[in-house]
Amino acid sequence: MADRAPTARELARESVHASILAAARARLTDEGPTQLSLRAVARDVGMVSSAVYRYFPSRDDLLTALLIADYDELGAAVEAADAAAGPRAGARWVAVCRAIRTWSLAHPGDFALLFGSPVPGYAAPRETVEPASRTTLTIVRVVADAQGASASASPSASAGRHGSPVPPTAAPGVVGAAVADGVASLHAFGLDLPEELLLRTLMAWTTVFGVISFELFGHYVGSVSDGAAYFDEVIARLADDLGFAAEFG
Amino acid sequence: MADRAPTARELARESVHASILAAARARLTDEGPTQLSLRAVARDVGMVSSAVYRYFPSRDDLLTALLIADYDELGAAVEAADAAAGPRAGARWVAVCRAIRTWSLAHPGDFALLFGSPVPGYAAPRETVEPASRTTLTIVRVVADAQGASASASPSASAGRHGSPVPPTAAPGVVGAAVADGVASLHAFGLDLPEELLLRTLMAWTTVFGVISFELFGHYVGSVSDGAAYFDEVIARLADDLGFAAEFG
DNA sequence: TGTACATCAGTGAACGCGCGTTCACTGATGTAC
DNA sequence: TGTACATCAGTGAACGCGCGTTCACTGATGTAC
Repeated sequence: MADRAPTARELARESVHASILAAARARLTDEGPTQLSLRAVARDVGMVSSAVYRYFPSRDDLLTALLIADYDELGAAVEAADAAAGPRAGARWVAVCRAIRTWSLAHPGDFALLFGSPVPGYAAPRETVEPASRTTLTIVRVVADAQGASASASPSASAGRHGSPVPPTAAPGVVGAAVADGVASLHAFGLDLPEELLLRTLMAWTTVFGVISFELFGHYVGSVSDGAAYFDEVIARLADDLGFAAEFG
Repeated sequence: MADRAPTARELARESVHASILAAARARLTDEGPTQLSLRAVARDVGMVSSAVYRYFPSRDDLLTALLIADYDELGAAVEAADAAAGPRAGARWVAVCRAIRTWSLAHPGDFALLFGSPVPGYAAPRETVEPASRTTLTIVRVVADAQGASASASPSASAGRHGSPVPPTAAPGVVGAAVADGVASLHAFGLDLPEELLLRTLMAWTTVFGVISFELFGHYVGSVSDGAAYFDEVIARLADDLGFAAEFG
C-alpha cells in the first residue's frame, strides 16, 4: 500500500506516453482529427508504429486521450481567464469568451475535434463528458453570479428583461420542457438559473462557439472584416441579452 | 448557333452525370464528406471507378459539385418556405429557420460538408459562394422587410431596441468597422440594414446554424430535452433581438 | 443511303500509397530467492 | 551480492485493406462525304 518510489521503467513509460500524446497533439492542431494517423505520430516520436500499441490500444483510444487533454486545456484556460478577471461579472464574461476564442484560433485542429463534425467511425466515450463541462460550467457560473449580483443590488429595476416574470415571445410554459435536462444538470452541480436565463445561457454558449466555428471555417468571408472586433461586438450583445453589461479591459 | 436537338450521347451523358451525383449525395448524406470515396460511388452506380473520370476530373470536383448541389437544395428549400409563409415577417422568420433545421437534420452528412470542419486537402472554389448565399440572403430579406414594416407602421415606439440610435453596450463607432464587408455585400445585392441590425442578423444567422450544429454533433446531450421545442424557443428570442416577433403557425 | 473515319463512354489491369493492427522476436529492466 | 526467471518496451516484417489516379483497350455513337 505504501506507494513505492517509481521504478525506472515506470518513469520511462510515463515520459514516452507523454511524448506520444504531445506529438499527436502537435499533428492534430494543424491537421485535424481525420488526418491524424498512428503511424505518423509514431514516426514523429521516433518509434516504429507497432510500439505505440504499448501505450494506446488503438487509434480510437489515442483520439479519446486527445479529446480529454484538449477539453481540459481549454477548460483550464477558461477557468484561469475567469479567475484573473476580478470579481465583476461583465469583465469575467469578456475574459472567458475571449479565452475560448483565443484558444480555438490557436488550435484549429483541436477545435475541429471538439466542436466540428464527428470523426467518422469514432464515438466519444463517457469519460469525455466531465472535462467537456468545465468550460460550460464556467460560463454558467458567470451568468449565475451576474444575476445574483444584479438581483441583490437592484431587486426590480435594471435587471434586464429577465427580471420580468413573463418571457417576451415564447409560448408560455414550454421553455422548461425544452431544457428540462439542463435544469437537472445544473441542480446536480448545485447551480440554479431561472428557465428563461438558462435558455439564454444555452443560446449564448452556442453563439460563442458558433461564431468561432464560422470564423474558423470561413463562413464570414465577405461579411466580417475584423474577426476580433466582431467577436467583441457579439459578446457585448450576448451579455446584454443575459441581463448584464460586458466590460472590456 | 441554332441549338440542335441533343444527341443520344448527350442525353446519356447527362443522365449518367446525374446518376453519379445522386449516388454521391446518397453516400454523403449518411457518411459525411471525409468518408466519401470515388470508388464507392462508382460501385453504387454500377461502373468501374475509372469511368467516373469521364464525368468528374477528380474527387475534388465531385465534392465541389456536391457542395453546390447542397447549397442550392438548402437555398431552394429555404426560399420555398419563405414564399409559402405569407407576408408577415414573424411567420416568414419561423418558416425559414425551421426549413434550415429540417433540411439539416435530414442531411447530416451534407450539413457536415457545408458547415462542419473543412475537408482535409480540399478548398472550396469561388463557384460555391453564390449558391451559398441564397440561404443567407433569404434571412437578410426577412429581417429587412420586418424592419421596413415596423418602421412604417410605428415609427418610434415598439420598434425594439434597434429603433434607438445608440447601441446598448458596444464601444461606439466600431460596429461598422467589424462588419464593413457585410455592409458592402448587402449593397451589392441592393439591400441595406442599419449596422446594429446587420450585426444582430449575422449573430442570429450564426446562432441558427450553431444550434443545429450543436444538436447534430451531440453537444446538447444533458442540456436540451426536446430539440424541436428548444429550437423554436431560440428562434423566438432571436426574432425578438432583431426587433420583431416570431409567429408560429 | 452507304461507307470511312473520328469521337468518346466505359473496361480492366495496374501504379503507388498510407493506413490500422498483429505477431514472433530481442534485449533491457525488475523481482525473488 | 549474485543468480534465475519474469516482465515488458520496442523492433521489423507482414497482413489485408481501400484509396485516387493513369493508361491502353474495345465498342458503340456521331459526322462528313
